[in-house]
Amino acid sequence: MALPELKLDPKPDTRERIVEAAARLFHEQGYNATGISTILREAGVNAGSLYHFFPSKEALLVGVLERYVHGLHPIVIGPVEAKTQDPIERVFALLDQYRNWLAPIGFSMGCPIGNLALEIADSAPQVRALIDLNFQNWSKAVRAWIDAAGDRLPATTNRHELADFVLTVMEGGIMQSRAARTPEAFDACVSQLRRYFELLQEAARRERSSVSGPP
Amino acid sequence: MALPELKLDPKPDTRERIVEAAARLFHEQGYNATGISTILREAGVNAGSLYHFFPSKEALLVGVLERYVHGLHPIVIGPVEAKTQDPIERVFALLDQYRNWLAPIGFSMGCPIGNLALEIADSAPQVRALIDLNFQNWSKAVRAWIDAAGDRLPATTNRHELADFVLTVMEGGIMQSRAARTPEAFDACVSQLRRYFELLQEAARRERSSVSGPP
DNA sequence: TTCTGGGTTGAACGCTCAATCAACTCTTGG
DNA sequence: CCAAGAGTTGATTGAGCGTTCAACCCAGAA
Repeated sequence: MALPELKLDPKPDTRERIVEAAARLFHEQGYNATGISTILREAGVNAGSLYHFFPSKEALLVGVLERYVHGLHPIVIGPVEAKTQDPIERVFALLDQYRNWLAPIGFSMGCPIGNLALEIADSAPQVRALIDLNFQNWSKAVRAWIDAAGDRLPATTNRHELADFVLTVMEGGIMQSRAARTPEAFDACVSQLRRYFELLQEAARRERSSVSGPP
Repeated sequence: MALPELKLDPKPDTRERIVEAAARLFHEQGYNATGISTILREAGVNAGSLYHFFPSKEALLVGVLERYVHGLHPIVIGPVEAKTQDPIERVFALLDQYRNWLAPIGFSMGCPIGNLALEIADSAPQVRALIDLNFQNWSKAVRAWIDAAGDRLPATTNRHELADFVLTVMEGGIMQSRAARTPEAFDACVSQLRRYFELLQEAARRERSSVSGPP
């Protein structure tokens, strides 16, 4: 048999254009506020094509959320780990990267997943599960860095809680900044979180020096 | 002239019923997801009555947000200050009160103002301004407690930032708990925030003992 | 060449939405 | 008793929504 060509961008890929336009519009305007007709216009596609790939608007939302799940490591975590080696600094590199991503558009759009989490909370279980999965994956990545920090944090630290806390502060900070339309609230949160990590590291240092200390 | 009766609940007060129903429904289902017809049914009112008091759905939203502004002290801050005297404990009493308010409904509804903040972000400036005002008033109340804590916190503490941070952690925690449909995320946040405050107080103690310390 | 079926077209459908309005009721002051 | 106006009634409107569908296109297999 002839070698079948590997599918290398075999088409303008209608499905991809739809998901991309939907993701952008859901982020910009929210899920309910975005009409199918707008998605069609932005993607340059007709109604029938959209409904060929997605049986409903909600199924399209599932496609968007799956896209975020798959994009987390290549787009978010990867660049942070490439740029920063120190595990604790990676946490703040993540926050900084997020800030740089949101700043150009004036902090007016918020976190795409966080927004959906609040807007769609009572929707189909599949949607909720995907939102949850997104958060869990973010949390897992941060958790890995915190674990890698080893005894630079106190032994009693609840590392799972701390990882979730980082995420929560990030989401909360974005939300406040969005409401105020200025980055100040976000920056203030990051600054307080840094203070917290500094105090934790100081506590860990005292812990270590008292264990291996005066015999 | 005859003494005019002070207006003591002079009516079933249509306007109040409308605002109350709208507030409840916006909280339960979100602003966009709540139809005028639902508000009418729940308030036991006809369309014309609603539009007699509010020229549009958005004006009704303004009414709801004003209600939250006016309710903050009597309903939220007052009870906390009545129950708890210690200023730092008041912060956690506030978080606890919020938890108790959200718990019965399964953490599925989130913060009424936070939800609106994310859903309506690009709406009329009056709406955004009122959301901002709500957050600022919460922040001011927390700020007052933090100031009252005096030198129990390090002198270098940025108290304004810290007050905002408390709010952010609260909003972020509610949001995560809503996404997960369990109180765990919220509880974890509160626990981490408490740790932060403990570390701050320890640092302040060391600060004081080194100033007034060994001569 | 003919057949097959994934992909596309775009008008049309039923429905819900926020908003309107002419007619009505009730309260109050003179 | 009347006049006036605040408050109420509820059917109606037009716009926009998500969705459907019969017809069509066209690449590749038979």
